[in-house]
Amino acid sequence: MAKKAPLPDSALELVARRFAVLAEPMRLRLIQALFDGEKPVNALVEITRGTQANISRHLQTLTHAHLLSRRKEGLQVFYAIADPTLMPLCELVCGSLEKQLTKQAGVMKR
Amino acid sequence: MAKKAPLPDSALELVARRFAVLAEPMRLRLIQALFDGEKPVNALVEITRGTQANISRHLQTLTHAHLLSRRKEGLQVFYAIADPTLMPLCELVCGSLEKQLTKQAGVMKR
DNA sequence: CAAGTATATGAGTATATGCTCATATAACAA
DNA sequence: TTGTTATATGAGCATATACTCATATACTTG
Repeated sequence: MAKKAPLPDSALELVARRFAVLAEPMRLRLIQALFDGEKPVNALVEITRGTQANISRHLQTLTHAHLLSRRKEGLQVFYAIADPTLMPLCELVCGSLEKQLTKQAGVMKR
Repeated sequence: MAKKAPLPDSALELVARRFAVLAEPMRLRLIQALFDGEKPVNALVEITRGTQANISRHLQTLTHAHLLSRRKEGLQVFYAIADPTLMPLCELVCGSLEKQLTKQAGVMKR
C-alpha cells in the first residue's frame, strides 16, 4: 500500500476556492433558504433581508461555482441547489462545531 | 413535520468562519501533510516549501479553529489533526469537484 | 552565564472581496 | 412605442487577510 500522493497545487486551489465560496454568512443564508426548494430572487431578497444588488452578486458567485442552478421564467429568475454535497457538507461542519461548543461548555461545569 | 428552523446569524457566522479557515491553499497543504500523521513545524515548512513565519501563522489559525492540536517537545512543536471531520470534509469537496470537472470534460467529447 | 536552534509575533504592504448606489438589461403589458 | 417590474452590473469604498522582513521568545547545551 503506497501513501496517497498529495494533491497538486492546482487541485488545492480549486478546493480552497470551493471553501471560500462557502465562507460568507450571506451566501450560507441563501443556501439554507434554497434547501427548502427552488426560489426566485425576490423571495431570496426578502428571506435574507439583503439588498437586491448584493443578493444578485452572491447568487452569481454561487452559480459560477456550480453550486446553484439558474432558471429564467418570465421576469423572474429561479435559483436552486445544484450540488448534492452541499447539504452533507453543511451538516458535517455544523456537527463538528456543535461538538466543539459542547466540549467548551463542559469546561465551565463541575 | 415542521420545517427546520433556519440557523441564527451567529451560527452561520461560525460556519462561515470554519469554511474561511479552510479556504487557503497553504492551509490545505498543511492539513494534507498532517493526514499523514503528527509533524513538527520544521518538517511542515520543508514539505510545503513555505517560509517559517508564514507556516507558523497558518498553524496558529488552524489551531485556534480547533482543527489542529499543538504539543511542545523540547525545542520543537508538533502539530496534528484534531478534528475528525477534516478528512471526510475534504473528500466530500474533492468528490464534488471531480464530478464537476468530469461533466465539463464530457462537453468536449462526441 | 552565553550561544544556538525552533518557533512565534509585530509591523507594514498588497490584494481580494463584500457592500452600496446608481444605472443597465430583459421581459412583459398597455 | 412607452411604461413597469425583476434582475444584473459598473464604479467606488472599506475591510480583511496573506505575505514578508525583522525581531522576540522559549528551550537546550556548553
